[in-house]
Amino acid sequence: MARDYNFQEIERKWHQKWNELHTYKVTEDEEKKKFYVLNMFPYPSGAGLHVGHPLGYIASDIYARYKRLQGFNVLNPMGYDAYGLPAEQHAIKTGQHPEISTFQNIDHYREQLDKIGFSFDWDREVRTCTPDYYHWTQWAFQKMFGSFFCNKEQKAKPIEALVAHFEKEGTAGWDVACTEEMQFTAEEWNSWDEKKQSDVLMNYRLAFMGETMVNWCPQLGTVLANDEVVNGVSERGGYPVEQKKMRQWCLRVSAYSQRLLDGLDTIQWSDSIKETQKNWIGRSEGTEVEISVADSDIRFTIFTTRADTMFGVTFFVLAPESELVDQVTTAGQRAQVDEYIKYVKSRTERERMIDHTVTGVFSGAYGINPITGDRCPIYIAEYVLAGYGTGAIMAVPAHDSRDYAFARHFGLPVIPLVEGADVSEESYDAKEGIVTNSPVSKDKSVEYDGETLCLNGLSIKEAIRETKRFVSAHNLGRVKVNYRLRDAIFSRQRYWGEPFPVYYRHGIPTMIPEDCLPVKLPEVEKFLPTATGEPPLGNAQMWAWDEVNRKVVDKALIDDSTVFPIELYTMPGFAGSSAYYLRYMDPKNDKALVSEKAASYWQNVDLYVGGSEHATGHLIYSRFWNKFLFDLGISKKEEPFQKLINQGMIQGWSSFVFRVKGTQTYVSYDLLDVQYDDAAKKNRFFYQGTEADPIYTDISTVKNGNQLDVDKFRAWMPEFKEARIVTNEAGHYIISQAIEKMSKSKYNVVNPDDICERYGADTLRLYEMFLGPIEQSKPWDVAGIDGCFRFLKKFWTLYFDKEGNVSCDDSEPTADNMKSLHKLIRKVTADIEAFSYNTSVPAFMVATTELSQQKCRSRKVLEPLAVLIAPFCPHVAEELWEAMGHTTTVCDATWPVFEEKYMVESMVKMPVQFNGKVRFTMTFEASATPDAILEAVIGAPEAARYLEGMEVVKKIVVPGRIVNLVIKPKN
RNA sequence: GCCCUGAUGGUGGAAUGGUAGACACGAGGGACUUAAAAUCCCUUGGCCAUAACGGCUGUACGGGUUCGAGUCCCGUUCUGGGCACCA
Repeated sequence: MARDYNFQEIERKWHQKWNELHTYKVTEDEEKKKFYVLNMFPYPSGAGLHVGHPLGYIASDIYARYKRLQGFNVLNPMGYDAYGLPAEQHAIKTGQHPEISTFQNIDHYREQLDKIGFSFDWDREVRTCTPDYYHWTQWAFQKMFGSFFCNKEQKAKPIEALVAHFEKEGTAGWDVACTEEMQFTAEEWNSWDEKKQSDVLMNYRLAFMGETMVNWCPQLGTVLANDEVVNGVSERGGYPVEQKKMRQWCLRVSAYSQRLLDGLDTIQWSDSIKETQKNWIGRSEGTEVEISVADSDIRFTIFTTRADTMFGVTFFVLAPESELVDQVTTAGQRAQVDEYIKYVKSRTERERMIDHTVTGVFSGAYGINPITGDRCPIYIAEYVLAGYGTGAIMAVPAHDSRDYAFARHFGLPVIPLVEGADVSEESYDAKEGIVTNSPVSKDKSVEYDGETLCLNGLSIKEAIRETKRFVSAHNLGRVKVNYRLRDAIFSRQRYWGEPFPVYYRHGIPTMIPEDCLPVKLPEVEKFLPTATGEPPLGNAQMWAWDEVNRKVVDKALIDDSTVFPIELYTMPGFAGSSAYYLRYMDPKNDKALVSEKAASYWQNVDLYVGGSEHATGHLIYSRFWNKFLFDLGISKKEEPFQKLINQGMIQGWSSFVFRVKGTQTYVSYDLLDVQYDDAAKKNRFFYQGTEADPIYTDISTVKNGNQLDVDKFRAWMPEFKEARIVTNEAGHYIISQAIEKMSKSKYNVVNPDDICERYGADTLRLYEMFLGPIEQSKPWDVAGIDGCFRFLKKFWTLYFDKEGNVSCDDSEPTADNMKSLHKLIRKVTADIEAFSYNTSVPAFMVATTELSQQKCRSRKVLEPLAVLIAPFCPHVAEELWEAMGHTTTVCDATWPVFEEKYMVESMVKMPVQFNGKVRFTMTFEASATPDAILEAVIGAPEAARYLEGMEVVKKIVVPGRIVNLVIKPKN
């Protein structure tokens, strides 16, 4: 009976077996070392998986399988990030509950994933939208609500400790992360009523309700976090975003700025992601200086990183949103200031980002420079941001380009402070040079305690240090570290998200008792905001949610006869994805997020695989969330993800046909005139003078690379059925192509199911890895897949003879066999460790060819070989493993260990295809001369085998390493 | 503007400072076949040359270090990504 590589049968068989045997089920095992592999869980979209999705899953699956073969207890779970906007919008459109469509999509995803043969432990699956999961999202939120951050210890602590401190000492003597600096005494605190105390505590809680400027997106009807706004428009949908002051739930992520920054040094992430996060956190060390407003007792604080330029200040600027604006504005300037504020408010965030023209207005007031004693005008201008530093700056036009532009526009003086700096055309922003004019003359520097500041002759860096010292010593200000990182806005005005476990008792936000969690998402009839503008949850029959929630309400309101309103906001997308890796450790626990035992065993994720687009979103929030849980003792490691690999995107080939405007005529691309439109920055196409529009056509309608399959095109959509097709002279219709992100709307999606159908999952897995470095984005190109398929067929034949019988035997392997095998072991092991799977694939191909030529039959070679390929092509490996007589699965085999001795024994490396060239590799003393090396190699018995009857026509010696002999038969 | 990546054949991409272009795709040629498919073999960076041997050149560009540079250093030009009136 001939035994072909029948992948369909093999894959079906092993999927079933793995299921029956629970091959991938994992439990805590103290005897074994743990290894935690994790993929960023997918959002189950209606479009299903395309070939880009599995790229990361395959890479991590290879690693997980490899680690398992090395004897580790590997946790490799999968789940779904099930809350999201598309499901909600689908619900609004169709009226179908988002849960229904989400679960359908999940089923479809699961079906597709199962075909590819992953080693996921599906018993641990999580879905963020199920109550038993979001129970712990709500719980964590409540814990954050009940915590504050101690700056000194850099740690979260229970809010009760802070309250106790307030009761005894007020704000004195405790440095705590807060929204704004507050000062009050114990007497004041104790005199306040519950509402006032609650409001004050919001200033300190890690999850708090704050009146903040938020990114409001009218079209989506919700607020957005900073990372959800890209170029001034919403990331989803691309709608305009405006700034609006609203009361929202926030997470005090900024409290953890320094720890988030420091932690980056302890994890193995790519430099680019670390850099992105560093930028996002945006630490800057500077100085705060107190400025008093002339002829008043108003004082304000400015922040600068260039304390050395105090002598060059010629004006001050306040952000338009600053509370000081109102205070300092003089009666004479009031009207102009009001008008300017009105103008600023009318501008959207996007306009402000794109348009950098200089605007501003004089407030009428003057500030006193404490160093020089100069009176400098105070301006109000939108180039100063309220949210950063103190919302007020000192302007040094000579050494800051923005200040320079402003000074030139308003005719303000420019005082250069660096030797040789030419500021006639532009400012000198560089932090290099020798300071001068600081002060210009002795009387230009104010004396404090008998000391005046003089920076002349110092380098800029020295001058900054000296000014900091001076300012601190004489109490004019303080050294201060600022972070760009903002607190995360945590509420959304949507339906399809986690409900907040919060109700309002006499207007005070109050947590629903912990033992009543989870608060379930109520049913609503409509998924849109209510008529009164409340979020969609306002449509719910308030207290008629379900039995559990009635219990919640009963219990929460036990002392009251009134019914209190419950929070109508829901949590944002990142809520459910922030701690899911902990839940996988113990997914069915209904007593805790994760048990002490499971958390202690699994610790944190060793290898995390996902896209780099989450650098400033999920990957920041998750780190924050984990650090908080670490402070609570729940999470056992400060950092959640030890190593991170960012897989690139697989792009699709978009194909275009060209329809002549206003007709049903489609013209071949090569018959068109292409003109570049400068204004629109794109190409325009013309056919006999009439413009033709490019129209997406499905990739399935493309044949021979760039031709349209007219029959398929007509059949694809009804509107093309009667199309008039204009082909070129050869009778072909040429399409135009572009490489773009895979998307349903671009009709360029390649579905992994089709590949599995045609070539099998093993070929798909191998090919996706072969496509190129894992971290790189690359277009999908089916052309190369045949090569991988051919390889697998060839690999298969190593194990079977022509009659289809298993051909391996117990013979002793030759030196060449062992060398080929161990070369492969070394290469594949190193590649997997380094995540450069793409270079392992060729190594397999070479080894297969070599062993095939050597007619290797020894099971001492073929068995380890099957183990080596198991992480990549598990189905083939299992089948071969079984064929060789094993009763256990290949998953329980042992990863072969490379042994140097096999390389030495067979020193002569014989190219498979002998092109008159032999290469010898030996290690020599560094001092060995080329001649000595040559002599040693030619004299070696291994070489003699190849040199017999041959004549050496050329010798190439590379010192220390390689000897090449070009030989030909002696005539 | 600042920060981070990268630049190698027709294509994807290999090369601990040591034969540049592994492996694959594509292309060309051949074998088998009535034919097709499948399979197998050969050639394939460029230029020059040949009956044959061969020679020169070559990793974005310009320098440098080294016995030796795709790799290390300096400068330049582009590609991709991040941040951006952040003081």
